[in-house]
Amino acid sequence: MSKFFVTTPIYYVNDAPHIGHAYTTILADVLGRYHRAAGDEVFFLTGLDEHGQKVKQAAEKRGATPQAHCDDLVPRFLNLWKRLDIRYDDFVRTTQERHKKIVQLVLQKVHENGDIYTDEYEGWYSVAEERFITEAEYESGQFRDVKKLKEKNYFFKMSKYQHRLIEYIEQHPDFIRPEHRKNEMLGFLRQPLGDLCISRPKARMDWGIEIPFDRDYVTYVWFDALVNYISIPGYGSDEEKFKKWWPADVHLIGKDILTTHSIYWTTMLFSLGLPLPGTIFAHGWWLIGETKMSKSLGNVVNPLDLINTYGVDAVRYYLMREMVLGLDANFTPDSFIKCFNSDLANDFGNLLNRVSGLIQKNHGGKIPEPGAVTEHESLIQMNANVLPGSVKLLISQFKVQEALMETLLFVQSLNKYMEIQAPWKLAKTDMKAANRVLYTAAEGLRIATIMLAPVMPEKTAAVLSILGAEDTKPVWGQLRPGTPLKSHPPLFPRIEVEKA
RNA sequence: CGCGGGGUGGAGCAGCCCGGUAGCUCACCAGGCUCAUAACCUGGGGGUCGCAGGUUCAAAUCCUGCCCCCGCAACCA
Repeated sequence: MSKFFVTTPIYYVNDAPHIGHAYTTILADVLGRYHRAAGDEVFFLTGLDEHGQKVKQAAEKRGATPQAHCDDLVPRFLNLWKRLDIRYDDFVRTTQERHKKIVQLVLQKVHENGDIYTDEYEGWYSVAEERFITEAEYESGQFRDVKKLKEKNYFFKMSKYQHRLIEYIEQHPDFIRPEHRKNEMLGFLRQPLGDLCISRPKARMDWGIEIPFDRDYVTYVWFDALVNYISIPGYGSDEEKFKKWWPADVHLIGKDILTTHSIYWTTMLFSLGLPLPGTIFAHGWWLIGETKMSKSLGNVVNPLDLINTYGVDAVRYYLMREMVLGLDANFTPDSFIKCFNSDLANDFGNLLNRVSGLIQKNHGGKIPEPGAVTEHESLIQMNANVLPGSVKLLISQFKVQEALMETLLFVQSLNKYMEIQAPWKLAKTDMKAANRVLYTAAEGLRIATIMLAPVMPEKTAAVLSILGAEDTKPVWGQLRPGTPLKSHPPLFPRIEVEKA
């Protein structure tokens, strides 16, 4: 038994949660649940990023304080995670005192290490983007609200750690994944690395965490948001807890924030003298049809709509099953329905109906005795006993999609087994054989169900309850003969679409 | 010549590192079964593996050149 510490990014409160947020969070939840099932102790951290200019502006627009504004928006995320069955262990808000004081501690330490200095910068500043833009960007004319600004700010000596970071990435092949993202970062690091501006004068933007050694400034996103990964597991406040959990096993992120994590964050950790996370895993984006999801295109998919239409488990399954690790995936209602019907309705749900229907009809609704097994049953048993190991291995490599395919393959083999053995015929001639087949199918189904539980917690709990097998382990033979089956409606009723 | 990834049956992907019958899921066609959610099972059609050369007994796989698509190049999961 070991520990597993998984994080999602902390999401910016101003965005309404969309399918991308839901995906990352479900992925973290699924990994966490698989690890828990395997006996690991899990810490799953997610949360919200509440500081910054945009929050302040939005609050002012409503005539509210930034804090009140955030407080109002937080439930949108919390409710969605609840609806999505997200079992996080802690939920950080960057405005919480427990986080803010650690951010200040971190700044102080990095400062004492000599990695923070001040510099004056003059350039074009985009109010909309909250950042200085380059001369080339200014000339492109694509930025509105631009003004010339000269400002003193604090900088973090990121450049100091460039060489060390390159070495680290090269020596730890699993540090940045998938591999092409690692190459991307190494490519990025071939150019000289600049230092990182980490402050904002309060005069311009005061909705942030005060810099401990200069009260006229607040710190800016990176030293605020990223630090949540250590502030919450106890850095600077609970050494025992921190020692237990840090370094994180995996930071799950979208590909858009790869640089901030693999370069900014890691150099910050270098400066603090802390070990780096085991893996930074950058997944792809959900494209809507063929195009990127964007507010201006009006094609943002709201996860709540999906849940209302198809159910939580189906949404979780679809998102996990459809996205190949690291690549972009297309979301379309059509692909959702196909996935739902073929995997969940036809293969998995239908197997339950076949098995429970036959046991109901021919065996008085009680799990039959397995009796003496033949080679057919031995083969199923063997595959069932191998499955948990394969799934565990795939999950340790973040190959959730393949783990699901592996499990569904086993479900399909059970349907095939049923077809060949035809227990509905055997029931008329050889009841012992019929018993054996139905026990085997039901037991196989039980194990497949347990393997799917991290992805579909609700429906799999229902199946295990039907089988009278709550709290059983994925080991052959735990289904008890004589247990009465509960009656049930179809698990995943097929989605019928009118053909055009 | 900025760096990197990729181009495999209608769709989405695997295989390429370590050359040797081109595989998976979905869709399509035919048959079987009829326990089940018109679901399940079997068989089948469909691919010059981006293009052109080279190495080799043998290339999707190695080498060279070219074409095309995509990602990254400091704040969208």
